[in-house]
Formats: sequence, structure tokens, C-alpha cells
Amino acid sequence: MARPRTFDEDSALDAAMRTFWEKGYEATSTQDLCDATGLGRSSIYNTFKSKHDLFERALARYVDSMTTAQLAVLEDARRSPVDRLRALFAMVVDGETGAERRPGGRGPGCLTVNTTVELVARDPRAAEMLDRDTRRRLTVLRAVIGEGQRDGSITSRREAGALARFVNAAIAGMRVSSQGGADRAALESLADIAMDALTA
Amino acid sequence: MARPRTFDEDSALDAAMRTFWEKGYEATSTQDLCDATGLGRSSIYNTFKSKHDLFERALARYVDSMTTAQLAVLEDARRSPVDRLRALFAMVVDGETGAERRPGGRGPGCLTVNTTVELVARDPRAAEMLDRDTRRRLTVLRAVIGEGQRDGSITSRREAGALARFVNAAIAGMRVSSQGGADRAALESLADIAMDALTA
DNA sequence: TTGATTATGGATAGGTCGGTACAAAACTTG
DNA sequence: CAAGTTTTGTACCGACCTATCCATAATCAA
Repeated sequence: MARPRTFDEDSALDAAMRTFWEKGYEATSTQDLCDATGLGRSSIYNTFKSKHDLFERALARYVDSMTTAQLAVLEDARRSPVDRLRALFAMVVDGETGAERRPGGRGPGCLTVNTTVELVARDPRAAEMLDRDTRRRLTVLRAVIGEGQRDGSITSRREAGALARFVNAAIAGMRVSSQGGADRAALESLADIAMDALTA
Repeated sequence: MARPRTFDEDSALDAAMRTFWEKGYEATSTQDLCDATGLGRSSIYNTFKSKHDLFERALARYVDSMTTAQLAVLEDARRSPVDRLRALFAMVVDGETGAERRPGGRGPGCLTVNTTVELVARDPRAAEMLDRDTRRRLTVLRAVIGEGQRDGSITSRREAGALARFVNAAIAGMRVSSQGGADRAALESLADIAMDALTA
């Protein structure tokens, strides 16, 4: 019916996502996005309504793929609850130290934490997206932890919900530490100690 | 000898600090800084070399006062090591939930974490300042934890240095959680569980 | 081939950015 | 009071910001 696109929208979203992740929302200019995606301004503004719309879609793509990958680990019925939590932490450590940088395994820092810190106070849409994502993760974390509490491998001194929030916060702490310069061994140590709190 | 200033430099730094803390470095314009400080552009550029210089000085003021207040708690010889760590966490919780927002007890989020996430990858000077501050805190944390290990109140399963980094990361995790919407009870719960890891 | 429709590139608009120039104002010292 | 020095307010600079406009290119249905 008309002239077709010469680019893949998802690839463009990935490129934009990487840029927002590296520089942050404010520090990323539309020119940066053109450079990163290889698209002209017209194509970007024709495909996405605005810089902010592009950011929202990139963020949505990021949190969904990231959380989906994490939940797959947490829902792996072949492993014990404690094993699954260890695997989750290992995934975060790999993501923070890994050379390859694909959705679900990003380089230092993560777009979720970055956006929480940079934008959540001023951007209700981003805040809502991140809030939904957090609730999604907490639900599954709580279930895994509850399972571990029932089989005795995870402490029952604390509520499952509280422990789930702790795991979430521990991961955020690891990500901030990573940006602050912590190496792989340091991150693994943080994960080990966080696990101590769960199994104590 | 000449016309004197009609403003207090430290008050201006405080106002600037608050603005950078609320909006982030990139999102803060020089006009915002004029509005916040009540100063004209000339006065700002006459007193500080540039926006970045003003930011550096505001950040230096923030981290120093914040860390000094925290170290005072950690070095209070009248309390036991565990008590001092609990007091540190309580201080962080108060800072994140407190109504009054003065250096050493900021509102949600903290400039240290915010700057780590937003700037450290691109701003070597800020990175260096934060790194020094982290080392300063870790040194004292390690000493307190080592003391607790010797008297048996803190676990010896992990190295004091590793536990110190954990406490630091736990605080960062609490601050990110706070920006993500965690209330006081949730933050206190995070602190309690972090303490479990130390006393296990 | 033609007409309709969409994508693309380049130019540009209107505004804001960080930073500066300059003259008037306000103070200290002699 | 006068000379000297610094602060302050205003106007302004070029660069860059997000976003749009428009002419041209490319494609599909008929």
C-alpha cells in the first residue's frame, strides 16, 4: 500500500534503550538517539511520538525482558527455593559484570534502578511502569520464599513479603555498588551475605 | 576594601544542593539554581566557576556532612557495635522518611546514590569524591564490625570487610527502595533483615 | 503506468542551555 | 569626599535542545 520501513522497530528500541541506559534520560539528546539507531529524525518522530514516548517504550521493553528472564529462573521447579534465589543473584552478578550486554543481562547498572533514581519523582508514567514491574517480581519472590519457609530452608523469623522486599533491595544495592566500582568478587560476596539473612 | 556579598555562600550551596538532589544534575538548569539560591547569574558565576563547579562543591558539602554524622554514630563508644549499626540504619530510615530535610538527614533518595547512578560513569571528579567517601565509611564500618566479631555479637563466618560492604550496599538498597515508594515500616524491615545477616 | 500512501532526508523553527560582557551600585580605605 | 575594588542586575552570545515542515523517494494496489 505504501513505502515500507527500512529498519526494524525492535532493533531501534534496543539501540535507544542502550543509549538511555548508558547516559540517562536527560543526558540523552534526540541526536544521540539518531546516531544510536542509525535513523533520521523524521523516522524517529514518525515512529514514536516524542523522545519521552520512545523512552517509555524502551523502558517497557527493558523491564519486561529483564523481569521475564529473572522470573524464569525463580519459577524453575527443578531447583530448590534456595537454589533459585542463588541463581537469581548469580544472574544479577553476571549482568553487572558481563561483557555482552543484551536485555536480561545488562552491563554495569540497570535501567530500572537508573530510572527509579533519575525520573520516578518527576515522571508518573515511568513510576507506574516500574511499580508494576516491582510488584510482578515481588509476587514471585514471595512465593519462592514461602515455599522455602515451608520446607525449612528459609527462615521463618521474618514474613515472606518482607524477605521478598529485602531480596529486591539487596539486588538494587548490588547494582549501585557495581556502578560504584565493586568487582565480581565483591558482588558475589554481597549476594552470599544477603543469602545468609534468608537462611539464618 | 570593596563591596561585600549580600548572601551567605554556604546557604547558597545548601540551596543548590537541594536542587541537584531533587532534580538531578542534568535536569537542573542554571536558572533553577538562580531561583533556588535567590542569586543572580552574575553572583553565581562570580562565586563559582561553572555549574559543574557549583555541583562539585555542593556534593562535597553533602557527602562530608552526611558521612560525618554517620561516623559520629558509628564511633560512639558508649554503645555496643551492634547497637551502633542499628543506630546507623535508623538514621538512614529517618533520613528517607523524615519531614525535615537538612544535611545529614535528607528526604527520599540521597545525593550520593543519585550521583553514583547518574554521573559516576561520565564524571571522573564526582566518581573520585564518592569513592573517597565510600572508603571513609567502609573503614569505620569495618572497625565496628571487627569489634563486634571479637566480642561475638557479629558473625565471623564472613570477613569484616565484606560485611562492611554489605552494610553499605544494604543502605543503598534501602534508599533506592525508598524512592521506589517503600514506607517507613518497609524500610525498618529491610534494616532488620540486613542486621540478621550480620548477627547470624 | 498511475494514483494513493508512507518513509526518508534536510532545513528550520522557537526556545532554552551554560556562560559572558558591561555598566551601575555599594562598600572599604585613605 | 574620592579612589579603588568587588558585587550585582541586565542584556546578550552562540550552541544545542526537542520537534516540525516539506519536498522527494519508494512502495503497493489497481
